[in-house]
Amino acid sequence: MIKERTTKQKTLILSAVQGTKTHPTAEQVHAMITDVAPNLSLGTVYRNLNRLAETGIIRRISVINSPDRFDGDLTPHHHISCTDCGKFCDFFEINYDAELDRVIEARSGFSIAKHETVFYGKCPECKNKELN
Amino acid sequence: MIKERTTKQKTLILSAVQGTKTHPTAEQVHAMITDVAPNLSLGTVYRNLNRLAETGIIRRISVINSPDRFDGDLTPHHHISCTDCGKFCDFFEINYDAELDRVIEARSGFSIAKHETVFYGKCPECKNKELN
DNA sequence: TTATATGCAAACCTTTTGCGGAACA
DNA sequence: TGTTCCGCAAAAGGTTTGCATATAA
Repeated sequence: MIKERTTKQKTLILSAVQGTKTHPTAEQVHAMITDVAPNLSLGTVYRNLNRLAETGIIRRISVINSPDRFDGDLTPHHHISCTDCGKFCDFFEINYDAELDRVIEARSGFSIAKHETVFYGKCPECKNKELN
Repeated sequence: MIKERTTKQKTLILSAVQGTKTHPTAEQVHAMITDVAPNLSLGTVYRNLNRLAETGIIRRISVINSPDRFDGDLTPHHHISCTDCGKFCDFFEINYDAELDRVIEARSGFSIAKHETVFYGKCPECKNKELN
């Protein structure tokens, strides 16, 4: 039985992810913390993010043509990715259908822990650039 | 203006993806074809899959902890990924809500081309294994 | 005290890319 | 014949991992 320990690094990493709405990549999390913990290694960031995501304390999101992103907001919501500039943001207004998980579960035989929906398109800025 | 050419490789790659329901990775597509085209390079597979996906002729799907998968079935549908063994399959019975794209578009200012939903959980086999 | 976590660096896996030669149109 | 595409191999991400050391409990 492995006992998890509280370390300075772990605490910093978790609060970095929970304290932002930018859906940072592992490298961005690392950059957010290095002023406070200059020796923090990227490997440690990955190890901790992975553990937090597996435990369900944060979300890990896989995006086409982009490194994985991490989200400390567990409120059910969707994400939008700009296929031009990579901008990545939340979309809350549409109901996330948690019921769906139960329906899929019943019909597929899987036990479903969650689902992730990513919308792909062009952000307003990139749409404008295109016109010029 | 670039004119796209029909090549033996391109044809084989497209029909490999369209002819299976296994959502193959690029490497699997490569393996599916090498008996017919032994010199086919993985780079060529990637180049063609990318182009086909960008054109919208096939779908590219990004999955946590897994290489990207390609799907020749453009019928709107969802996917389920087993977080234990990596099994990846279709789920058709639930309506894919294409209307959602228009709603998100109107409210976010993005122009939305598509959305991808992946359900994560344990497949029946892995659930069983766990009990033993 | 001792098991867990870290830092560092190497390795790994997936994907992209530069280049010279092949082949479609 | 000119331009696009391919094969090859190298390189570029992104992520994981082995090992010796540091540190939480």
